[in-house]
Amino acid sequence: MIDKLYKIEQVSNITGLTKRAIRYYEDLDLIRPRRTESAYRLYTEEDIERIKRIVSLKESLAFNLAEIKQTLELEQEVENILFDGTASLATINSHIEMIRRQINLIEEKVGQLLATRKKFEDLLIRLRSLEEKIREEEAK
Amino acid sequence: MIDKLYKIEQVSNITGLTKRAIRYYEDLDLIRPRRTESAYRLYTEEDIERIKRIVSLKESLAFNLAEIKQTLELEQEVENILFDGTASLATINSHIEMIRRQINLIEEKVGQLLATRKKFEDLLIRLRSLEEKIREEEAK
DNA sequence: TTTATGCTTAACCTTGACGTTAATGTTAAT
DNA sequence: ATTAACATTAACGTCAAGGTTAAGCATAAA
Repeated sequence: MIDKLYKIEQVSNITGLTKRAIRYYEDLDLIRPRRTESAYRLYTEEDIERIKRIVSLKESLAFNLAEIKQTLELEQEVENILFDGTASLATINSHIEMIRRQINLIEEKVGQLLATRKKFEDLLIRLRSLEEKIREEEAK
Repeated sequence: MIDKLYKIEQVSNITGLTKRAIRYYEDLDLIRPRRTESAYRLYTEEDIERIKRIVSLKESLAFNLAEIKQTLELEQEVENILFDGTASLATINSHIEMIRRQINLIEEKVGQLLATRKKFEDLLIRLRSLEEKIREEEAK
């Protein structure tokens, strides 16, 4: 399997991005696929990995104001339920469910961020040992 | 200190948001300050806490494409340095510094997210005990 | 009392991150 | 050989999240 190449629609299916988004990332110089003679974009596995990282970095984030509003509203509702204490089991259970979903969402984001952090920590360790090596060489 | 009230500029200074942003959040119904007779907005401490939570929820996220690009570029540069192994100490140290900054940034975001998760976990626990209480009462 | 500063609404402007459409070229299958 | 299903660029549209400007009240200090 040496260097299989993909066209944009395949890449779109693999990554979940639209073709428009993929081309847009190229405009921003985030990726640089090669081209066929007739100018079709061709993506390597590496390109695709890179796109997946972009997606993951984006997803680890995004909470827009509408989502923030929902989050705050959910909190408020639950506090009201706890305060007056007379809610039905159905109401309570549906709110338990909603909170669980929020927590899962947060957990996912945290996971993405920790993966990114790990990447950088690895690089940091390797850079430090390179630094030491060079320092030793200079000492000679 | 019973219920001190703040005008919008003070709130802007306290929260770091522009007045425009604060008014915009009101348009979106994220906050509802009271008004003076001459229609000046008046914010309670509670309002301000709420605004701070909004800011924190927003910040815990946001990585735009430009930032993603920088991140990927930094990674690439470091990998090149590690690969050819002949960089100067100055180069290495400056890259160590940049990576450290990235890690700190990620750490901050993770911190925000974990604080939010804790809020929800507390609510979840309290909801569950309310549920049990109600279940017991219904059993009678 | 004037002046500076701050507040209000309203309306238009901007930027990022794409969506959509149009006009046209390429390739694969029948 | 034609058609269907892909691809290309270019250009305009859209939506969120504000920025900016204008025109006019409100209020505090000199």
